Amino acid sequence: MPELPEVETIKRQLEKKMLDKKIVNIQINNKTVIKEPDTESFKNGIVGETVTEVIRRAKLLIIKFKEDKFLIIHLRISGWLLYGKKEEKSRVSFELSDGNFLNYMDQRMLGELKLRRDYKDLKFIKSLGPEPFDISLEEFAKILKAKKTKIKPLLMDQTVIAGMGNIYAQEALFAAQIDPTNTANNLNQTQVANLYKAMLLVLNEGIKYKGSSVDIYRNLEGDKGGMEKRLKVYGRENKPCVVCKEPIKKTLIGGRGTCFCPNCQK
DNA sequence: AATGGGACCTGCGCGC
DNA sequence: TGCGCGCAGGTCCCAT
Repeated sequence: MPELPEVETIKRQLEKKMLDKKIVNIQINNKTVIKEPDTESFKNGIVGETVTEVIRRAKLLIIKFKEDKFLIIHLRISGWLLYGKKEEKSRVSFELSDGNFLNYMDQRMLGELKLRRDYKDLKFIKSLGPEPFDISLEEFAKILKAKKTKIKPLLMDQTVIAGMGNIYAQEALFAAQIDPTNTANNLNQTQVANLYKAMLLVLNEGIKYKGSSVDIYRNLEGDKGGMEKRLKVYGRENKPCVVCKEPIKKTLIGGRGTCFCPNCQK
């Protein structure tokens, strides 16, 4: 899915397109993506509402209509949003008062839409760790010291730090020159500091270039991100390392494909 | 506490 | 060409 930089990109675009817009109708093509409440209540609860705020928390998008009314969107793996004309392939289309549509696209239909009176009380939200941009080096170091898990799955653990996924965790570890199979509490002080900086660097770069479009992900305008061309290890198995030219290797860590440079990452 | 497997879904590319 | 398999940016749930 869209990880923090992709979701942040969409969030900023939604602010421009959706603030003060009224939703006048909703077409639901696939009920399975609507998790709460039932589809009729979902539709009736939103039609006639005006968007007052757009929020991102971790990889979640939250559209606020008024006090006690929030649309919570989790794009999971293949979800994305497309603004403009009505799309045939959309799972849900929100018709706006300006004649445009906000289309919820999701090939695999693993994403989730919820309409709730609050979002902060969601079990998933309550379980989230801090945003990467809100955590200090000292706090980061403290967390790593307390964990015996491998560093790569740890970076992807939303209850530890919220927002990174399988792309940016790999990129951060490459930028910090750390082997993804290292145990978190075995990293030395320099490595921890490098990883902290690297994490912020790759996430900021991802936001700057409007995300990575490795597969079908597109931003709100239907455009691909610019970050996938800048990825140094993700999806680059057997290609030369951008630093040392040795071939990038791919391995499985915690069930997830992981690319790294065996020469640069120690 | 940490790890592994399967589940949820669809669709793509690959080897045979 | 056709088919089966593995794999895909996420998360949850269960078992060990």
